[in-house]
Amino acid sequence: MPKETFFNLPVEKRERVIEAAIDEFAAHPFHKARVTAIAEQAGIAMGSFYQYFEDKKDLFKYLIELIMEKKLSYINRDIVENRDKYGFFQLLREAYLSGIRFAKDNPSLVPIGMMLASDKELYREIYGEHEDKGVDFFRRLLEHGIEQGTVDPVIDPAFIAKMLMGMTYSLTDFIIEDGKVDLEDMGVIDQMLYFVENGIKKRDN
Amino acid sequence: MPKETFFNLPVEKRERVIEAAIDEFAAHPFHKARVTAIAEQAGIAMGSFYQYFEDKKDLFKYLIELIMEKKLSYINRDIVENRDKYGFFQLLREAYLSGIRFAKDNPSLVPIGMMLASDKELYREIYGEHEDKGVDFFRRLLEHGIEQGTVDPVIDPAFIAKMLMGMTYSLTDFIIEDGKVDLEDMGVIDQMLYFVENGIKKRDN
Amino acid sequence: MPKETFFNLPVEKRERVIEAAIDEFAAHPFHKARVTAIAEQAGIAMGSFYQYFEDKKDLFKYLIELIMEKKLSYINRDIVENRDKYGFFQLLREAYLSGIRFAKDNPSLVPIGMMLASDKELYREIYGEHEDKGVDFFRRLLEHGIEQGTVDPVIDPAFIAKMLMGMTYSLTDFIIEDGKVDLEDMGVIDQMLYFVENGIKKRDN
Amino acid sequence: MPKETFFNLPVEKRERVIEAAIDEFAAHPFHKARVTAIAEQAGIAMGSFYQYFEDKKDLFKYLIELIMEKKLSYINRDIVENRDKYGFFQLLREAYLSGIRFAKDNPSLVPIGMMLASDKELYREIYGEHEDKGVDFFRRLLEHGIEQGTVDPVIDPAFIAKMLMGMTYSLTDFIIEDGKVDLEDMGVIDQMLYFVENGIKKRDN
DNA sequence: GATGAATGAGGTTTCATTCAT
DNA sequence: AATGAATGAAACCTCATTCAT
Repeated sequence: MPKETFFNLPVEKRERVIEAAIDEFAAHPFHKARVTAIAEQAGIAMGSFYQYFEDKKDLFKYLIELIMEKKLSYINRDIVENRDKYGFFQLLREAYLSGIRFAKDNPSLVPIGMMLASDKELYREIYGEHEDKGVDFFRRLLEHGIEQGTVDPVIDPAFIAKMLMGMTYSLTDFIIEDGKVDLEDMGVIDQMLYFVENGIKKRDN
Repeated sequence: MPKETFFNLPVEKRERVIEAAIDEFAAHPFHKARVTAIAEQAGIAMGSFYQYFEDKKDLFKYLIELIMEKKLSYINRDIVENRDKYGFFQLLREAYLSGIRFAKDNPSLVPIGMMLASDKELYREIYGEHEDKGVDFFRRLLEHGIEQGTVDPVIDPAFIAKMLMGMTYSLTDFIIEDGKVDLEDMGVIDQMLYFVENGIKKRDN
Repeated sequence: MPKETFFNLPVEKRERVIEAAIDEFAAHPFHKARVTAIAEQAGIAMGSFYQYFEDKKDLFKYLIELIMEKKLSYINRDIVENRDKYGFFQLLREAYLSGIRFAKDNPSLVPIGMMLASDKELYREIYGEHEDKGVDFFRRLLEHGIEQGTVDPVIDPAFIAKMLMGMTYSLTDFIIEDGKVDLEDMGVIDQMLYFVENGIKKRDN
Repeated sequence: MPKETFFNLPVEKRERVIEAAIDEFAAHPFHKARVTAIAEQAGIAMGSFYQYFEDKKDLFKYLIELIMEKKLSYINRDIVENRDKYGFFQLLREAYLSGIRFAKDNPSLVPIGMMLASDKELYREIYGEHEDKGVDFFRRLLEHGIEQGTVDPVIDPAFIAKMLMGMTYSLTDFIIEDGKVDLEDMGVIDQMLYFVENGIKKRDN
């Protein structure tokens, strides 16, 4: 967690630091990202950096938090609050939609999350032994869907959740690497849902 | 590519080096992996390392090659050679099966591949601008399936291939982190296929 | 060019670094001179060195610059500014005189210049393909002398300039290795001039 | 001094080694010249190198010896043997001539000599505290000339010898860097002699 | 609180030389 | 005698972090 000093900073400066950090971590894996580069780009002194943050990891942790927060903010509030009124696939659609919107608006945040996901050592240092939050989210969604009777009860929610997570990573990756996808053209999302829906929906026979 | 020296080494020593390298790269991302640690664990002098390899990246590249090779070796020869006799989902099943077998036999190799996948900078240095080979493989499989009439022609092979790749990463990850999956219990694979098959198979109506 | 940091240093420290560098480069050719030794002798940490200079070559370049500057400072300003009032041999005498004074005051700087002159690879890295400045200087002096009518027009200025340069190296070398020459005893200079003057002056018949 | 083994080598091989060494030392200053490169280019094993020579310096010393020898071989035998029949300037002319011929025939040997001359540390390790042989040679020639009455007795032979040596370095340098000089066109030598002769010849008044 | 220099551990790489076959 | 791998001591350089003002 950043030190108090950081939060006492004028917003404008705070944002410069965050942005610089994002740029650096988006471009390089954690251990190659340089604190110096961040300070430089943010226009603050090296010493200041350590007045704001415990160390490099501290900043990184905070960044991850921010990213999560931002990601959540993309989810339709109404849906979150009235979760029960919606069917599983509608919820899933919404989840994907928000994911895509997020990725399109914040292309540089995506690789940071990816990189954390792939550096288990770092991940553990940050999250301890907690399960992946995304997987967890999908698992609960699936369980909910099974209860509702929209998802095939035959499937193992934990496992399928993991699959959905993997697809999500690929999806966002696809979005940001492939400039042409845009919100108007919802083909991608529809294909995704078509796939998943056919894949796990409850069939009546 | 390692230098000749390396290939002239007694097999036993060569293996010690490779193993040490695998251990190091499995435990740490590329830039945190230490050449010194590898040399030490392999029981060779620092200088020797550089008699075998151009540099750290050279070893890493070679490792990736070995991993790919090994992975391929898990694929049922018969299937590869008589690809046309099998339906898409049979082929897919085989692909997943081999992937699982590989992951179970070589749990430490998996994270190395993951890590490469997530460090784009490194990836490009190694593969240039080539597309991900795994995605490519799935894409061709899908196109083949569409031609055969077993895969729904509505889908975009490039996109779905990407999804399948993401699922594969998650699948292998699932396997190695979750000790309990074993080959006898093929539940995981079956679920996976159930999901995918329902998801994209050609329907007659 | 050293970094800003270096120029912000307290003079006393800056000088310690420069002196240490001079000692090291005077004692060893470029590739044998050790950054560590310089840092040690200057009483700074290794890391600091790289906060001041890009790398070893950067420091060396700067050193050469300093040496050139210092050498120039030995030249009688009056003469430089009123060049036309003096005859060629007077100018030459002045050039030699200043060279000697410089060499006597800074015996350790001389070998550094020499060493650069003899390492063509290094020289090119530092100066590019430029011609030797010293030779150039002599050439212009000679051309001037020919125009003035004091230098024999028969000679090839480019070639003789090269010879004068060689003599200059030897001269300075002679001075520093042979402790006994001193300014009071101007015999050396006089011999030199006697030689050169007789050698190339314009004769009337 | 190379070991016996070296001299027992088939001439052809011996020459390959020498040539490789020349190439390497001509291209790089002593401490940057690599034994490995020499062995490689000569087509011998690293181990063999150390069967032939004590170490890098041993080879280098030997090389210098060879170069000296070769240089001497360019001097007109007749002149050496009947030194007394020739006047000083004739001898000097001959010395320069042979120097030029040598430089033109062996352009790669010249920089090796230069480099030695400029690395005092190395020089001392090789020659001990002995005076420069070239300077010595010129000094004796000058003394001889004074006795003969052809050289102005006013000059200090030791000093002028040093100057002549410096000019010689520059001369050879001029020759090898400037492709166009050739033996037919003896202009260079003539200028040189014109310069020196006028410079120090005994005048009758 | 801000600054930016200072620190030094640590990492990669090079290469002369030795060793074992 | 020939080979070529083995060795390990340096060397250079980087960078997170601390310090002093």
